[in-house]
Amino acid sequence: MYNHGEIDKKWQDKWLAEGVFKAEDFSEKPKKYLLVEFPFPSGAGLHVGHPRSYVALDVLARKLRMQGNNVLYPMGWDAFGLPTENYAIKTGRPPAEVTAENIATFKAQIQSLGLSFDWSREVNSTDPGYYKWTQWQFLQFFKAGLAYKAKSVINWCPKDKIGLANEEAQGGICERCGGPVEKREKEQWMIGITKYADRLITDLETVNYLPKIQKQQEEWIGKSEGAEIEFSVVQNPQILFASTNGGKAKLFRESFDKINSGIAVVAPSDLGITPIEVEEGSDLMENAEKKARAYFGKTDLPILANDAGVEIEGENLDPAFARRNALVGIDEKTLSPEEIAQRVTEFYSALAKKYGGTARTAIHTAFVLLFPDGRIERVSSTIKGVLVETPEGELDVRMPLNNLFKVDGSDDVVAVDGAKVHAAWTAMNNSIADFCGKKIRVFTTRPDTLFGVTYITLAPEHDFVKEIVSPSQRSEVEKYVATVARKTEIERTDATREKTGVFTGAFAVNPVNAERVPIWISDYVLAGYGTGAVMAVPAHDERDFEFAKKFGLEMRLVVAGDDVVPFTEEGIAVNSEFLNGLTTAEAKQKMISWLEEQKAGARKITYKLRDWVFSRQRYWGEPIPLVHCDHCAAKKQKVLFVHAFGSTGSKDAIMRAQLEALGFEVLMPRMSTVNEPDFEKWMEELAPYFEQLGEDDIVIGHSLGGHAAASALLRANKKIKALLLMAPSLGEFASGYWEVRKQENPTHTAAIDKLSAFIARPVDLQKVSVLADAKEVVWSDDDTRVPEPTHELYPTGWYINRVTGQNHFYGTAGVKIFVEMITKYKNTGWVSLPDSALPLTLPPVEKYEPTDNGESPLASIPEFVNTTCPRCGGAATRETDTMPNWAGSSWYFLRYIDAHNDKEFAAADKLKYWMPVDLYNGGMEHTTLHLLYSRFWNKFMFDLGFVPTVEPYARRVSHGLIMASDGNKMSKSKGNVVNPDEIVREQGADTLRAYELFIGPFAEPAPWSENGVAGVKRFLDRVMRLPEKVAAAESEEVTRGLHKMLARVTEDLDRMSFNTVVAQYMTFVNTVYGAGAITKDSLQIFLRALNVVAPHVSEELWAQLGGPGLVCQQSWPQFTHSLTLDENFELVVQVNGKVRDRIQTPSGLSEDELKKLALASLKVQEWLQGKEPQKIVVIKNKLVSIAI
RNA sequence: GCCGCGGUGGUGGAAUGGUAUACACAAGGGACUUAAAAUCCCUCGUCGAAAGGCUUGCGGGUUCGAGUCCCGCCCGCGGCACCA
Repeated sequence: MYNHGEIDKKWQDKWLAEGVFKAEDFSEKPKKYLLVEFPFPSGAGLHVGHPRSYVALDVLARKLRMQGNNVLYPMGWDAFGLPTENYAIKTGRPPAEVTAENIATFKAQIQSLGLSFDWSREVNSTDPGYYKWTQWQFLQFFKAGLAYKAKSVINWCPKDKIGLANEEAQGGICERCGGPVEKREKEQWMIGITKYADRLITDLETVNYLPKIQKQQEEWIGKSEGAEIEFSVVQNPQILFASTNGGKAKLFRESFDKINSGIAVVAPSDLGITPIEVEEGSDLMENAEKKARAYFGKTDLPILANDAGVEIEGENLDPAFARRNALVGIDEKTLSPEEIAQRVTEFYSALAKKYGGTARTAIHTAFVLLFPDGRIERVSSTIKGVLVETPEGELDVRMPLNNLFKVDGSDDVVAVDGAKVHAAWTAMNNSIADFCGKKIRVFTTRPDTLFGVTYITLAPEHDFVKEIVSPSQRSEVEKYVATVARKTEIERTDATREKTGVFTGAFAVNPVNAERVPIWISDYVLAGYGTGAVMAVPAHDERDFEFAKKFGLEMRLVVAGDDVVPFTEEGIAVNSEFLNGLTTAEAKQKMISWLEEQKAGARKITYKLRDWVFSRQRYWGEPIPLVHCDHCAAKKQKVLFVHAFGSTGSKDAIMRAQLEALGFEVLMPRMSTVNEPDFEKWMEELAPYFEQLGEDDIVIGHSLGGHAAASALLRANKKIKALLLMAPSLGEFASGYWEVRKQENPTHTAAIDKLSAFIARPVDLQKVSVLADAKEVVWSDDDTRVPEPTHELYPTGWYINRVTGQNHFYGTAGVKIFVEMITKYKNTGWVSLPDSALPLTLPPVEKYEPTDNGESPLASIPEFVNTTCPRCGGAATRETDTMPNWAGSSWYFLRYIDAHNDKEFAAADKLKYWMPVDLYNGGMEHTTLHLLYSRFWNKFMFDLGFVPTVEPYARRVSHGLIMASDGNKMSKSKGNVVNPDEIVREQGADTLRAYELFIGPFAEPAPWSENGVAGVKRFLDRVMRLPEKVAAAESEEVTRGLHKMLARVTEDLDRMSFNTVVAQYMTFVNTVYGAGAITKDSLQIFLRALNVVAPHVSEELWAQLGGPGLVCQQSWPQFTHSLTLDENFELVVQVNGKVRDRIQTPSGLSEDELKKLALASLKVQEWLQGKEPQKIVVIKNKLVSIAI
């Protein structure tokens, strides 16, 4: 038994003193960056599970060094977190103090293992010098608009009055008191990781991750392709047609050639109603005029209106109105009022004809045309209505509505008296405008089953629930919503539970067949996924099936398959009109195209990944370096709108009204050079407006105005909050219209350079939003074409948003999107601390417990909370939430590269030298969160130009857990934890190292075994006695054994098969003992190979044998291929696949010679019994296989 | 339920489609010793006295040859889970 205690210490001190494991920045040698997850230094100290990964990568690090690489293998501490905080709550000791102690313990323990870490780069996430940069990086997210505050659910223990982390609320039970945990909404900081969802998936192709890790990442992000489909909402007609006389009437329902969202065909005559006569001055006409007048003076163009909506310059402010016009074939721009009236009449007449009806004179529609000079034309004079005879009765066909009317479960509506119907009719007409904007969007991965939809379900949390619920259903719906809110997480996500839900009283119109289907709410719909609404196809979805069964809802088979119901697989479409006969894949495509043509839906990709909840109401974390300033929040921001040549007329008025309502001050200068563009003059006229702008203000430029705005901004050299370019025609036009015109600089590249120059740093614009026309080519600043941009963040910080179906002179949809985008830049009152104020350090507190209302303990320190606004100098309050543990660990690998830099988180040239991490090993438990967060973090820093690689880790592998000898997980509570200290003390560091490698395949879990440790120890003792066997000569067996061992060890290390590496060493040592002698040279070669696993033992023997320097600084031993083979080998001869003979044969014989040898074998002759072999297969140096 | 991984001696495990059970543990026997520890040697999948047969969860298939590849099951582990 060797004296391991003395030897271990001696060599560890020596390595440290000589700095042999220091990584050298910018060395000429090839760099290799190996990384293990930095541990949380718990009070319990190191546990045998920790070193498994450290030792394994240490072996690789040592080998790579011996192979001439410049290796960075660092270690640090992920020291923020709950266990320390809970300990502090219990004992009242400051977490910083406890952390320092724990780190000291951990470090001593880790250092006792002889790991070749470069301790000069040690980092500690709780060190203000470290978290200064965590905070600084958080501010980059904030400044890019990627960090935002939003309501989010937290686990709340009502008894302890404290918010719990997910791991403290497992199974819906509070870890502290054992009571049930509730969900509670709280404003939390969120980080927009979902914006990177797609890149986080696609970039996986560029890295080498263990397949299961890659798979888990992909599934966590959860991309699904399908369609988003719009269903118009209609209320139950019962509300409109309240019964008074009890009589019944039929409603005729038909989907006229599948017109988009349907036509309402009601039968007032059947209801006992006289068709409504609309005279000038009547309600309908009054409404139309009122609507038109609302826009008077705000546009230079004629305004067309009816009581349902307004249209200016061919842009429909009301999609229903537009649809009607499309239906009737009206183009207001080209038709005169008389012609319009004519068209409408013709349309109704055609309808009448189609359904065998007769036209009847009645005024059904009112239009007005209001001209800029105040002249008004009323277009409603006489339009013929239609009376239709049908098998179901006589019908009066009215103007197409957005609605279909049908009473639950039947085609009946209830008759009412004339006056009430009139009122209802008016109300209904009025409501069209209200309803037309109300569309329920659903996400589906099976658009091919759209014909099978029999109801719609919303998540109870859906925004629309309150708006669409019918009065009669209100109380029931509210009751249900409340019940759901009270449910715990487990209750809600238990899929085996019986489905629950209630009907809202509202209906939705299926765009594909104009059918009205009921809208329900149910908690089986997840609010956070897709749109929070589902189109239910009970015949082809398990969940919808259960729900429909329970509530007696219709099921409709639209995919032919097995006889099982529900049939959820793919098949052939049936009962689906234009999809019939298509396979599921084909039907999906066809349906999506159809939806896109009809503008009723679109191809859509949805992700499971949610934004990252970044707030913790805790003490022991990085303080979030933001203050809230009421004064800054209240400050009016200016929005400067720079027009193109022509004014955008009516849109201005709408945009202005909406922005002003949101509290912005709007500037819309009219240029004198509108019709004869003169760039310099334009700049001159714009200058005073830009002069007024401050850093909170926003500039919008439309078309050429975008380029003018950008140029004016550059000239004014102003810092503003955001520049939004609306349809700037980036592709053809980016160098500015002016340059193109002068033919000076027509190429895209130069154009883009120009554009990016102003977008980028001089005006400090993180945010340039581009709203592009549908067919416009959009280029990003690296001169690559941006594929199908839509709400994406691109490298310079541009948000590009493509508006489909809009022309260059943006329509109302464009206004809507722009108002949304501008709203994003509205001051929230959250102001970031200047870099000079970082780090914002944790103040000392007395109590570490969260406050009664769930705020962090920081909230109870007035000196911390109350501060001044760094922006306006007024009174402000600090954010008291702290960051999650994942923050510091999202970038620690960057800090190792330049651990002591106090100017930046790491110097660019050093990052460029060391990144990416060549090999990153960690536990499977970190595959989803940590790995995803840090990849995202790195990507964002890459986008800002701070790190050199898109992906932080070139390769990721993981190790299995070390289990206790009883087969359970090691845990304090089970009392089965093995402490590495004890092993190191009693059997030496090398024993622990070698055993952890030998225990089993690195990636698999393995049970700890005391006996196994003893076996490894025995092996090392045998190694220590090898010098006794040193002789002048050795047998050939030993020499060949040495080379075989080297070949296999080298190969096994490359594939991280550490357990077999140790076995190879053992085999070799057994060979030496068997032979009884080894030369000094061979032993020294062996020690060089062994060093990576057993560094202490090998250094000691190396010194004993008088080798030069340190073994760990020798080169990795080479082997001679010819010596890895034995001189003779046992030729295996198989007959019909069974081994029949083994013949000692010299290595290297030819195939023919082997064949002859095999056939000559007596045993083989016996088995052949004179038969002629059918086939003979020869494998050199292995076997001969004979088939008869 | 879905996805991934695995199932080989008493145990941990080894095996680019080519001699299944390397290496180690445990067990048994022996040597050394007054004895113990340590060390060293031998045996060690299974049936069989042997020759030889059988054996990698089960059943098929491909192949001269299958632990390994393919199909269908069974079992275990890990992850996700009402994601439409």
